[in-house]
Amino acid sequence: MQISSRFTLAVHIFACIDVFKDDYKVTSEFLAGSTNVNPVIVRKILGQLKAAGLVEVARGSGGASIPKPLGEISFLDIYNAVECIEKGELFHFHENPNAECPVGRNIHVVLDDKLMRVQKAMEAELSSITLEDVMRDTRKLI
Amino acid sequence: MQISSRFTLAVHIFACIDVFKDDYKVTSEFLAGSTNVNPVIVRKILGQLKAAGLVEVARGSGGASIPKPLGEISFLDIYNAVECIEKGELFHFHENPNAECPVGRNIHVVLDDKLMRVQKAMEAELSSITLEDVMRDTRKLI
DNA sequence: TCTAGTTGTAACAAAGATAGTTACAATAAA
DNA sequence: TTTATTGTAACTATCTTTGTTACAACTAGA
Repeated sequence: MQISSRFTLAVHIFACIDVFKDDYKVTSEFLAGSTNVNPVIVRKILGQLKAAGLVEVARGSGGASIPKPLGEISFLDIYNAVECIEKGELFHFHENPNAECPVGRNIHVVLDDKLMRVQKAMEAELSSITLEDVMRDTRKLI
Repeated sequence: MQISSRFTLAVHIFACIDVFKDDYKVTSEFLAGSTNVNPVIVRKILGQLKAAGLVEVARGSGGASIPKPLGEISFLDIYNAVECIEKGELFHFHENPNAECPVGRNIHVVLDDKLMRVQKAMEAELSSITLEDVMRDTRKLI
């Protein structure tokens, strides 16, 4: 299963806010135009980012802004904000292995630390990349 | 989104085959009993593992076996076998960013290498764990 | 050769997630 | 007061996952 496009969408939204902040009011309609997704979807994602303290959204008057330095917002922050993973576990375990089987009884405890290692490796890489990196590369191309 | 339980299920199946190989014919029915999932689901996963050359399944007479050393089957091998990810990409990109927007035009190329770094970090950790590790820990507990 | 047990696969259903859409009350600035 | 915008509800369509029944194809052993 793939990680939902909400993640790339959220990064795109941040990039738009930063690039256009001085020249436009960056509304959900504006962002919908750049991302080519429905403005309601944009507002939902903005709501998740706002709940995580990563953006500010002006109710009524409209427009989104980024309340902290780009270098302090990592991909992991964004991932955690938009990718509402159950109990924070990347791997979905099959629910009821048979406890009367010596394998079924132990499979969970045997795998848990190994799956966590994989998840932590992924999260470590996510946290090593920030919006500052994204904007540096974006401005090079614009 | 979580990684499908097919992955933990597949590892469970391997563990069963290895533990019970000398005492039982390990059929899909047998594996369904230990994992507590439907035998057809087990057969589908066995089919994917077989296609990847990770198990052998005896048609007709029944029973699954592992045709190579446990140390040579990594979590990444199993992941790739059962987690049919579109074009091998972990991240789902939003489809049609607006090419007339300087951000929309460049977001894909800016993000691609960064998302690949995350995916590679995860795959590297997956490939560092083998069924040998799983069976060592399992046998300790049995 | 016949039988019993098993695999491979099709067809379908239920549940959950994703993504899109319309609609509208609440809000804030001009 | 008007206008633009946000936040959210309600609904839909599509896709994926998982479960289920059914059955043809297959193999070993009686």
